Amino acid sequence: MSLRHAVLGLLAEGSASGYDLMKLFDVSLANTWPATQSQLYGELGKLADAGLVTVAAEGPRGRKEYAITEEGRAELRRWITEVEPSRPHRSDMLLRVFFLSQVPPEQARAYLRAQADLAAERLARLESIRPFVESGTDNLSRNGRIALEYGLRLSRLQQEWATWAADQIK
Amino acid sequence: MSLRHAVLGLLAEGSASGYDLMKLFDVSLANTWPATQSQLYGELGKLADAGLVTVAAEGPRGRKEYAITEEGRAELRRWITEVEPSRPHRSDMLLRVFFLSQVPPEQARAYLRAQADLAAERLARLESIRPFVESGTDNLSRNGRIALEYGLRLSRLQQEWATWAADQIK
DNA sequence: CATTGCATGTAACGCGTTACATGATTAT
DNA sequence: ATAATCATGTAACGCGTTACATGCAATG
Repeated sequence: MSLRHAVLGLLAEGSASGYDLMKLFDVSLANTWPATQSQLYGELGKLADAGLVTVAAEGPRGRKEYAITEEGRAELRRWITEVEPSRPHRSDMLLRVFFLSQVPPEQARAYLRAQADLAAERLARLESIRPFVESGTDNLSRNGRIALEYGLRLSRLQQEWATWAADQIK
Repeated sequence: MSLRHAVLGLLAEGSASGYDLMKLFDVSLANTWPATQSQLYGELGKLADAGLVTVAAEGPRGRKEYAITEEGRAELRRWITEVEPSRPHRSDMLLRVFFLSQVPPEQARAYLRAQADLAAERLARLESIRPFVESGTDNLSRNGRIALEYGLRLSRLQQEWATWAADQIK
C-alpha cells in the first residue's frame, strides 16, 4: 500500500493534478516507485474518498487539482515513522544464479558478465541524472540525492559482485 | 512469470511433491523468491497442463510427485540464457527517504539509524545461515553461496549507506 | 486415542500492467 | 486545419497474500 503514500508525499510538496503527478513520478520516483497513469487516477479517487486529499480546484479540460489534507499529512507522517519497511524483495536476476548449473559454464559466465555490464550501464545512467538532482534546492531534490547515492552504491556493488561471481564459475 | 521458473529450477535438481517444494523454497529461495503454499499448488497445476512437468508418481495421502520434462528443461534453459532480468525494483524503504522532510530532523535521523540497525540484523541472519550453505555440495548450495555473497554485500551496503545518510540530515 | 506432520486444494482481495476509449485546448 | 499536448477515466488479466477447508498417516 505504498503508492498511496508516494502520492501523498508528492502532494505534500504542493498541489497537483493526476497529469502533473504522472510527470512528477517520472522525474523523481521513477527508479524507486514507478507508477502508471492508470494507477494514479485510481489512487487519487480512493484518496479523495478517504479524505486524505481534496479537489482544491478544477481547470480546463476537466483538470482536477488535488491538495493534501491535514489527515493526509498525518497519515504520511505516521507511515514514515511508524510503519516499518517491508519486503523480502524478489530478484529474478538472483533467482537465475541458483539454477546456473542447468547451462554450460561458459553460458553461466556469460550471464554473469552480462549482469556486470547491465549494472555498469545503470551506473552510467544514474551518474547522468546526478547533475539535475544536484542542482535542485527543493525538499524532493535534497532527499533525492540521498536516494540517488543508494542507487549509485548499489549499481557498483552489482557490477563488482557479478564480476566476482563470473570468476567463481569453474 | 518467475515463480514458474523457480519451480522448474528446483525440479531440475530432482523430483518432488508440492509439499516438498514448499519446504525447499523455505531453505533455499526464501530470500530471493519467496512463495506460498497456495501459489505452489496452483503453479504446479499450470506447469502440468503446459507439459513442462508431469506427475511421475502418486503416493499415500494423495501425494503427487512431480518431475520436470524435457520441454521443462528447455524452457528453464531458455529463461536463464535468453530472457533478460527485469524489474525496476520497488523499495518503500527508499521511498520514505524522499519524504523525510515531512518529519522533524531527529525523526528522520532515527528512521535512517533504524534502517542501519535492520540491515545489521539481516547481515547477522545471513551470516548465521552461511555454515549450512557452505557445507552443501549440491548444485543449489554451490550456486546458493554466490547468491548469499550478494546478500551479504547488499546488507553491508545498506548498513553503511543508512549510517552515512543519517549524517546527511542537517 | 490424540497430536503432529503430511498433503492438497479453493476463494477473496488488492496491486500492478497493458490496452482501450474519449475528449478539450493550444500551437503551428 | 491538424497535430501535439493536456487530461481523465475504464476493463481485463495475472500474480501474490491471506484465510479457509479437508483429510490421511504415523508417532507417542
